[in-house]
Formats: sequence, C-alpha cells, structure tokens
Amino acid sequence: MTARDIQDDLSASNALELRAKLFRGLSDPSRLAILNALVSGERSVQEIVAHSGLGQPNVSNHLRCLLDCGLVSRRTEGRFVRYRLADRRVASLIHDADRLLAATGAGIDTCERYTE
Amino acid sequence: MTARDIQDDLSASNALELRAKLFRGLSDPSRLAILNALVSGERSVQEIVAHSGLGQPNVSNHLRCLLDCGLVSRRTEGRFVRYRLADRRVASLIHDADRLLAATGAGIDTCERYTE
DNA sequence: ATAACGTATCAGTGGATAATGATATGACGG
DNA sequence: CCGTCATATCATTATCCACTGATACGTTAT
Repeated sequence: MTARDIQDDLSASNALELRAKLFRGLSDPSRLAILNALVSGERSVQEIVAHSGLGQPNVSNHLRCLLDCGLVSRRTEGRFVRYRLADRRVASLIHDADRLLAATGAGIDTCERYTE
Repeated sequence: MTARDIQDDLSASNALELRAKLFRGLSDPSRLAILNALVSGERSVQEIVAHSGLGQPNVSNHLRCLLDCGLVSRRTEGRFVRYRLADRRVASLIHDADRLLAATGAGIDTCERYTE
C-alpha cells in the first residue's frame, strides 16, 4: 500500500476512524510516558519500564498497541527487544500538541467529560 | 527548539496528563466529525448535527468537551450558538496526523487494543 | 402570554479498556 | 539440560465513556 493509497483512504469515510485511532494511541498518559522514554533514542523494554514507572506487562501491552499503530518500531537483539519512535513525525506531533496546549489549552484540565 | 528542549518539556510530570487529555479530545470519531464540520468555518449546532449525522444531545455534549478543552470557541447569536475552531493549530494538528497516517499508519486499523 | 424553536443538561445503559497478577514463550549462561 | 532473565500473553476486575431519550432553559415570533 502506497502513501498515495493511504492518502486516498483518508478522504474516504473511514478517515475519521483512522484518525481517531491514531489520536487514541496518543491519548493515554502511560503511552505518552513510553513515547517520552523513546524520544532520546532506542530503549529496551526494561529501560522503558524503569523510565516510565509502569508495570512490565502493562508496558508490553502498550508497546504492542503502539507498534500496531505504527508509532514505534522494534528490533530484537538477543533476549532484548529495543523500541524506537517509528518516525520523527511522532515526536513532532507531540511537540505541536504542546504548542497548542501552550496557546489555548489552559483550561483543558477543567474539561469535565474526562474525570481522570 | 532542539530535541533536548523537547525532552525537557516532556519530563514535566503533569504534562503527560494534559497532553493525554488533548489527544483524547481528538480521539473520538464523533468529535473529529464535529471538528471536520468546523474546518470550513463557523457553524451552528444544528448545522453540525446535520453535517455530522449525530444526535443533538450528543453533539452538545461533545461540543461542551471540545469547548472546555479549548479546541473550539463559541458565540451566541439570538437563539443560535455558533461554534468555530479555536485555533488554526487544531486543523493543523489533524492535518499533521493525516500525514503521519499516510507515512506509517498502514497498519493502524489492525491495532487490536481498540476493537471499534 | 404562549407557542415554536435552538440548545443544554440529566439519568440510565451498554460496551470498551487500562491495570494487575499469574503464566507462557524464548534466549542466554553454566 | 536447567535456571535465570527478558518479554509477551492471558484472565480478571474495576472503571470509564459514548450514546439515547426525556426534559429543562432561553430566545424569538405570533
């Protein structure tokens, strides 16, 4: 599947679901913590566990999700598995979100739809 | 801004929750449909209802969420309430997400963590 | 006033999902 | 081989969230 094809798909009716799924991949503090751990480069699962403070099965689950969503990539090395951001755009998207937050997101923590 | 600075920003502890909340605001197909309806300009609630195919209370609920999150702004005019995107960056973020999807998102619909 | 209209809120319900503990799989060293 | 380590999967649980229908609130027109 080429980028052009995917672009075409985005124009179709399922575009909303795809976008929603991408954003949902980024909508969890645990996954953001994992991505955060990967901004500085490749890391093994246990390094991510240490850096994020999350449980190991939990990290594995989220990594599986992030991998399926194409946000991270994976490289096996012996019994270690090293993850990295799949694309510079991932960090860029997070960075842009921060800029949007700085500009308009002052009240975002008062959004009552989400209680967490 | 350097990668180092981004790293530092990402280290702020409550930044993760804020970012997660912002992305969560964008992680629902209904809300994306609403934002999509607003890309071309200001619209009343019923126009959004017609454009998105969602129920009116549902739209109101999501609009409340988007408003609290600072993603849209609101203007009352008689008994109409007209909404618009709060910032060009909102559309920009969605656009960037589409570009990321085009580049790496081929498998995002196969992510099994989300079944919808 | 009162009816009609546009929008917002509320309560209930069904379904999704994040976290945890236990366990399985696979790789290395002794 | 066998024990240990790194990672992945499974089952459970408790929570959260989106949608719907009913209804309340505010505004305009008759």
